[in-house]
Amino acid sequence: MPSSEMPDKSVRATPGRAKRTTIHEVAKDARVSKTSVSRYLGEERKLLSDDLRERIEASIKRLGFKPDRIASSMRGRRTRLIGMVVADMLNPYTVAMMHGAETACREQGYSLVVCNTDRDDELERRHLDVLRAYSVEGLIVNTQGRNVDMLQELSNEGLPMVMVDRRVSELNVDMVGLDNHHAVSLATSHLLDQGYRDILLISEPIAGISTRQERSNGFQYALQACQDAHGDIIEVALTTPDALTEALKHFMQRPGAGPKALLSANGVVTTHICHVLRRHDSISFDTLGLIGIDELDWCALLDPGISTVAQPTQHIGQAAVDQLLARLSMSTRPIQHQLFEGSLNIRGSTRAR
Amino acid sequence: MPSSEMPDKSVRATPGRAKRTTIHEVAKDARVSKTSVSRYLGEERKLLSDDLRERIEASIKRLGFKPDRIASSMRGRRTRLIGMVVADMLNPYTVAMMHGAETACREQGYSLVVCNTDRDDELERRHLDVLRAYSVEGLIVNTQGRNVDMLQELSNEGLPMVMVDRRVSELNVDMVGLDNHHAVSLATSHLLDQGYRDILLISEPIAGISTRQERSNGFQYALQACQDAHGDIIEVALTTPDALTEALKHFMQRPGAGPKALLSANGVVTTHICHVLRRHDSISFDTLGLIGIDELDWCALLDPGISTVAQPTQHIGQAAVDQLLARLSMSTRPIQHQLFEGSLNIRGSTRAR
DNA sequence: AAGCGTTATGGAACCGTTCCCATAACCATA
DNA sequence: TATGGTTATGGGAACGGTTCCATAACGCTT
Repeated sequence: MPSSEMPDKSVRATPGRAKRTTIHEVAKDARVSKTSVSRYLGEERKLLSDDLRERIEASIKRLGFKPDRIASSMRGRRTRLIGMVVADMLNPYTVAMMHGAETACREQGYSLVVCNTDRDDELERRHLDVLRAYSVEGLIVNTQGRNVDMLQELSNEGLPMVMVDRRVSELNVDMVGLDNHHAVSLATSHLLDQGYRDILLISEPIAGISTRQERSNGFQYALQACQDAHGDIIEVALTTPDALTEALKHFMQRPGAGPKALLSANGVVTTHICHVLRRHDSISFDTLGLIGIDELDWCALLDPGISTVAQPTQHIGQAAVDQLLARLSMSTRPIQHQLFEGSLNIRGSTRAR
Repeated sequence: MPSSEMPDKSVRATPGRAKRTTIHEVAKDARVSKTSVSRYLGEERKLLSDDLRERIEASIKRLGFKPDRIASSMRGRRTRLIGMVVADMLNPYTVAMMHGAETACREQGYSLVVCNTDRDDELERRHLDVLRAYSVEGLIVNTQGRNVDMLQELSNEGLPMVMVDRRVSELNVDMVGLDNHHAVSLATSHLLDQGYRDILLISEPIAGISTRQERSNGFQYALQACQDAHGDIIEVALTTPDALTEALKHFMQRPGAGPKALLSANGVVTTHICHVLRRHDSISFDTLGLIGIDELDWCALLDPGISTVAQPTQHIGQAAVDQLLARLSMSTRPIQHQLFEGSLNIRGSTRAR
C-alpha cells in the first residue's frame, strides 16, 4: 500500500469551549419551557409565577448552570464587551486610564478587551477589525489618528466610540481628555512666576496628534503673558536617543533671556529628559528648571522633586466608559468633549534661584 | 383615568451589535451555498474549485463582508479569546507582563480580555465567572490564591490555565514566573559581597503567596553563606503606611552586626521604601544599602542609582501565552513550570563604604 | 456500459440563547 | 353563557456561522 503524503488533521484536540449545562437541560429538569428559563435569567423574571420561579431556581442551582454569554449575544445582540485600543500600553498614563476604564466597565457589567497598537497604524487597523468582529458594544480609542477612514466607518455603522486623550478633528465622536491649554498654561505661568525666562518645551513629534499640538499652542499662548520671556519648542523622536541629548546641550549652551527651564510635554518625555540629564551631569536643578505634564511614581522621589501637572488619569478612563454607556442608551445625545483640569504639583525642580 | 406607576421600558435604543453583511448574503451574491463560503473562510479553502473561490472572493470584497467571530464560535466552539486575571493592574510588573501577553496573543490571532481584581477575592471570583461565561479558550491567572476551589473547577472543566508569577500548590496547572530562589540569592550574595552584614528583607505580608514565601526562604538560605552576617525579615502591609516607616526606623536604630542594607521583595515595596526614606532624611545610601527585586523606570535615575534584580517581564507574559496555546493544542502534555532567571543591575545604592 | 473511487458542492441540522407570537387559564363584566 | 382583557406559559423561528452527510459530476477500470 503506497502511503500517500497527507498532513494529519486529526490532532485538533481540546475544543475551545467546554460542553456545559444549557438552558435546555435546566428547562427539562424544572419541567418548564426554555423560554421561561430565559425569562428567569433576564429582565422578565417578574412575569413568572412563584411556582415556576422556584423550580427554575432550584434546577439552576442543582445543575450548576451558568448562562453562555456568547450564545446570548447571538440573538440578543448584546455582547457586553467594550473594546479599547491604546497606542502605548507601557505608558503610565495609559495604564492608569485603562485601570479606570476597567473598573467602570466591571461596575456596569461590561468586560474590556484591550488592544495595544505599539503606535503602529497597521496594527491599529487589525485591532479595529478584530474588535468589530467581536461586536464590541463600544470602542475607546487612543489613536494615532492615521486611520480616520476606518474609525469613521465604524462610527457610521453605529458603533459608539469615544476618543481618549487625543482628538481627531475629522471624527465626530465623543472625547475625554485633559484640558491641555489649561494644563500647559498652569505649567508655563508657574515657570514664569518662579523667574524662569528662557523656556524650552520638549514634545514628541507633533505629527498631527492633537494633544501635542494643543500643548504646543498653549505654551506659546501662555508665554505672551510675559514680555521679557523667551520660549522655544522642540520636537524630538524618542526612538533616536541622541536627538534629545543634542537638543538639551544646545539649549543649555545658548545665551538666553534669563534663567532656563524645561517644560516636558508628557510623562514619557520627562523620563527621557531625566535619563539624559543624569547621564551627563548628575541631576541638579540649580541652573535648569524642569516641570512636566503627567505625574509619575517617582517625581516626588528624585531630589529635590520634579514639579508636574498631574492628570486625573483614572477619572479619564472612567469617564470614557461613562460616555460610551450613555451613548449606548441614547444614541442621539449631542457629541460631547469632556475635558478635565490638571493640577499643579510644585516641587524642587522649579524653585529657581 | 388613574395613571398607574410603571417604568418606561421603551427607551432601549441602539442594539449592541450592528446589522452587517452575512455569509448568507455573500453566498447568494456569489451563487454558491453558505457552506462554500464558510469553507472559503476556514481551513478548507483548498477544497474549492478556482471558479468558486474567485466568485466568493469577489463577492466578499464587493459586499465588504467580515465574518462574525461570535457567531462562528457558536458551533465552531473557538472564541479565540484569552482571559487574563491580574491582582494589580497598576503594578509595573503586571503591566509589562500584560504587554508581553497581549503581543503574543495578537501574533497568534487571539485577543485578550483583561480583568483586574485589585487584590479582592470576591472580585476575582466574579471575574472568573465572567471569563467562563465568555468561553475564553484559556486563562492566565495572577491570583491571590484564595479561590483555589473555583480555579480547580475551571481547570477540571478542561479550561487550559497558566499561573503567572505566583503558584498555587493545590493547583495542578502550568506556571510561568521568576526563579525566586535564584533572584533573591543573586541579590543577597551581592549585598554580602559588598560588605553588608545586617540585612533586612522587606516583603508584603506573605499570606500564602508563593512568590513572597519563596523570596523569603531564598533569603534565609542565601544568608547562610556568610557566618558573620545577620538577616531579618519583616512583612509590612503597604496599606498602612506608618508600618513601613516604623520598621525602617527600628532597623536603623538597632545595633547590628555591621553595615546595614535593605532587600526589597518587589517593585512596589521598593517604591514605598524610597518614599519613606525621602520623607525622613534625604535619600543617601552611605549608611544604608538598598537592592530591590524588580527593575523600575527610575531606578537608574535616583542618585546614585538603585540596584535591582530585573525580571524578564515581557518574556514572562509571552511565555504564559505560549504555554496556554501549547496546552490548547495538546492537552495531555505534562504540567510545566517555567522559571526565568533575573539579572542583577548593580548601582550606587549597594556600594557600601 | 456498468462499477467505483475522488472531488466539488449543497442541504439541513446544529450551537445556546432571545424574542415574537400563539394560546391556555383565569377573572370580571355584560 | 358569551365576551373581553389580563396574565402566565410555551412553541418555534431567528441569530450567523460550522459541520455532517448526501449527492452530483467526473474520470478511470474492467
